[in-house]
Amino acid sequence: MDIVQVAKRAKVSTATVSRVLNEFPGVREKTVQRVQRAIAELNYVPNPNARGLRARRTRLFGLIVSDVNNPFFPELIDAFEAMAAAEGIEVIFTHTNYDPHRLQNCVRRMIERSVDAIAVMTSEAEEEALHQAVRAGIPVVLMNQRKLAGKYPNVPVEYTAGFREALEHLLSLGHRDIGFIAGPQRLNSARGRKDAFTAALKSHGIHVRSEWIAVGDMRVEGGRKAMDALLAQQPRPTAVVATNDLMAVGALQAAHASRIQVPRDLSIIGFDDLPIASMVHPPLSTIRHPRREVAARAFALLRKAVKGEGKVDDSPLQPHLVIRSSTAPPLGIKRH
Amino acid sequence: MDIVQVAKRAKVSTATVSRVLNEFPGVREKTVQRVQRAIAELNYVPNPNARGLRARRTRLFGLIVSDVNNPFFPELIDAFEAMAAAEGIEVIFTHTNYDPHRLQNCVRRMIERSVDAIAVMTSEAEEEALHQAVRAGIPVVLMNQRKLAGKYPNVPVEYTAGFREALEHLLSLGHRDIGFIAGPQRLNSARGRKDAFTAALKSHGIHVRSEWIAVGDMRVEGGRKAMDALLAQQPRPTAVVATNDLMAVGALQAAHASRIQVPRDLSIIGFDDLPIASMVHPPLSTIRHPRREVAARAFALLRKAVKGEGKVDDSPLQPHLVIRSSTAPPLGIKRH
DNA sequence: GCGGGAATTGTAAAGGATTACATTCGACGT
DNA sequence: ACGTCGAATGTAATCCTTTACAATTCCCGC
Repeated sequence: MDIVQVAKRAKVSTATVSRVLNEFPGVREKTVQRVQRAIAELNYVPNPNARGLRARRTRLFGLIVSDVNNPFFPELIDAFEAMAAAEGIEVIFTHTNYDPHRLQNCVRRMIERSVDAIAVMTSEAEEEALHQAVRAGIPVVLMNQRKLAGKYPNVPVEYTAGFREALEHLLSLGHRDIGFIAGPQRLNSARGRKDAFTAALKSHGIHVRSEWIAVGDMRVEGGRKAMDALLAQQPRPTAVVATNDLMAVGALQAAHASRIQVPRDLSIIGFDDLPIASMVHPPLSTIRHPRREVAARAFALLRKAVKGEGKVDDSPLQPHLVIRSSTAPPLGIKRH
Repeated sequence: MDIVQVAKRAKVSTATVSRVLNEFPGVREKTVQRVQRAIAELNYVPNPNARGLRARRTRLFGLIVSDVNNPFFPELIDAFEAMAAAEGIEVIFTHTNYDPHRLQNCVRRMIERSVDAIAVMTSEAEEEALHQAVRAGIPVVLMNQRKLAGKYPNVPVEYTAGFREALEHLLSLGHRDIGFIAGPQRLNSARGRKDAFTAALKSHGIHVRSEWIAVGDMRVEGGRKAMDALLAQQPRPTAVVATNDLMAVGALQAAHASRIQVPRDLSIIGFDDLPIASMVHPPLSTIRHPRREVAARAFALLRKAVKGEGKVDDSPLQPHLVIRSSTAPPLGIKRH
């Protein structure tokens, strides 16, 4: 069932059929109708390989993340893929497993498949690997990547807003002694979040006590240890904010283990709003990372880069606080 | 950088280069060497579109699951994708979101992209949708699907083995009163698991008490409610096995809420070994679904179907119990 | 050294779309 | 009625491999 059949049936040339398929301007409305009817009647579907071969446009997008197993990503992938599907674009996606060397590899694979564009969300985007794609004429957009933001289109997420909301929530509950579980400062995102948190503290005139900042490995285990460290402090904070939900969950466990009741004795706030956040006990108040929006924005940027059309809103995305049950007034303060 | 360049450089015809690329037999070893050197020197990569166009072989596999957001799948996807990458095969994957209608759509998209083969793991595989692919000459394999197992190659998972291990573990701890949280019986997998569980009970000569079988919706919330129902029973079981981890987590929460300590007052065992199983408190003993192996097996089946080569082990895969901390002897029985 | 069959290698068509360029159509002004 | 010009459509080259078939080379026994 090739384009020739359609052309015959519609009594036009293949060129015209192609023009209709690609929505080129300058085809008479009547002709468009005729061709579209023929397409429908024959149940014709263009061959993507032939298209890709000739037109260098494959309607294939690449998506690179650091880790499928990280519960942060499925929703991002889902959203990205849904947008793509709606436009007849297929997505091939790969993950680096946090290994910069593999990023190189991922990008190469995508170039070899001649994708039309690549979206990248990894903790450390390597300039050199990405440059490969640019050399091959493939647009790249970054998500949530501050370091290379100048060199590539980027979807920015403004952590500060989220932390400010979290802080204001805690303050309104009556907390003044607020700890933080940071991540390894070599990680871009961990550093960004810590900076945002301390900025939020300062903007409320709260002194940042370095002994109330513990460092974890971004995973549950690390959160547990970090929380143990915080609990050992004298005095200890009445509320703790964690860099991500995984560590917040660890913190929750550490509290449990020390027979400290959350939220009665201690409030905990996470960051990301992973599915797990609502599954633990008590359900975790957390700052929702707007990952669906990030994906949508990234997709829009790519589409723009490929088709060269349209404007894309480039205001930073704002995370927002989701209040569940891991926060309450500190002991000795009544709920209003 | 096309095949002609390579042919020139190696002083052979394009046909020979192609033969080398596709590892056809009947090319002199010396020639192979020469061509491969040329390929390497020119950094030549065959154009997948041209290949797909002429050879009808795209080195693209499709993977259809029911839900990316279900924490069960990332590991499966990861494993499948890793195997594919190792052979230069790319994977496009889609999800049905539990909607049979969308399965049709997924399959069509894959046919349109002319994938070489499709692997399917959804809760309800629709015969008609799959048949489309077969008509298009695309091999399909199923994972963990009993219903259509006769009509398509399938990777079987023998639930019974896992439940037997779980049961023996509980028995050895001293439990005799064992409840079960089932899933909706219209779901294939839920039914299979319940059957496997009751079979295991019977094989140990334990009477199946229907009032100790509660039904949940396969999610946390449903597990919580089901557990509440079980806790309302008089007498109540000392141990509960759940159809999946998500409901086991819900059960854990219900126990918490009723101030029942796990595992002291109640033992809980899940099924799947999701990442969350080790994150909750206490870490959940669970039956590990061998999903990496399932993916590997499915991939092997597909490769075989495409290349027509090799034998694939078709013995059923066995889930195994992973003992963590949600199981202990019932009250009144000493640990040995 | 040569005939002949097997083993290698080469030639050119085919695969299905896009697109540069050529052609035809249609409307309009005069 | 005709020339003109823009709009609409058509023709055929092109994208890059694979592969059927043809041509050549190799090797061996005689």
